[in-house]
Amino acid sequence: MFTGCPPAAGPFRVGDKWTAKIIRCLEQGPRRFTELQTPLRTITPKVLTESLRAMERDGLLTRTAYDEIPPRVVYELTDLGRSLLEPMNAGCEWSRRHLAELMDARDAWHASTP
Amino acid sequence: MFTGCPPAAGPFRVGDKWTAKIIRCLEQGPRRFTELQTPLRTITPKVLTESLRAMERDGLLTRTAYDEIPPRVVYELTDLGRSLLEPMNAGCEWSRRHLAELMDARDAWHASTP
DNA sequence: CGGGATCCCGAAGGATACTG
DNA sequence: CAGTATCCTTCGGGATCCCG
Repeated sequence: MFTGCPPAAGPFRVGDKWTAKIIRCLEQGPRRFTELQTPLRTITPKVLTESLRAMERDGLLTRTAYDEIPPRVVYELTDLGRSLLEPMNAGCEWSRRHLAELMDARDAWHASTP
Repeated sequence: MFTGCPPAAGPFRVGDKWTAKIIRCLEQGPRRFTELQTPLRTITPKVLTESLRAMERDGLLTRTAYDEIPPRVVYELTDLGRSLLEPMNAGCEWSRRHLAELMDARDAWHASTP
């Protein structure tokens, strides 16, 4: 996952802390709750739920609950959510090209102020 | 200022809360401390200083202090800082095209859950 | 399995006042 | 003018436990 896209150390964010990562997880197709939780290793169920609800409200994804036991819930990007990939990729592209410069500047500053 | 670029209600952020706005303020050329403070009406000197220092560390802008009385300090984007305008504009473009959909979805959700 | 309910903490950042 | 210094509030998000 996230291959070819520099880490979150870059200066870009979409919405809250997790929105962009969730979109990346859903980029390849629908995912279940735990299928999202696993790659986002450090996220708690509460926060994941909150993020998903917010994104559902904003029309970025759909939530489909099947009335089964055990329960099954599937999240999928809407066209609107998918359209966010374009500007997100612009951000990733910037990071690929310029993140090293930013890190260098940061290091140089650290070196000059002991 | 900010003309043609939808408000911060959009889901995009660059770095912290103020970074993107500061870049927009500096887009047209160098600005002094108070020239930044004025259009960002609600920012306090402390927070503006912190943001500017962080951006200086990251090589996004330069700080030039003239030894005069009264003091004069000028902030100016570096090439690196200016390069951020490209992905920022991609985000603005997304907002221009899709923000209405997002707001509509949000309104529809509010209407369906009283 | 997919959450909901509670409690809690640290850091961002706002308010206010003061200064070289 | 361009900040510093202090204090204080907010709140995103983590930990934990529980449930249908």
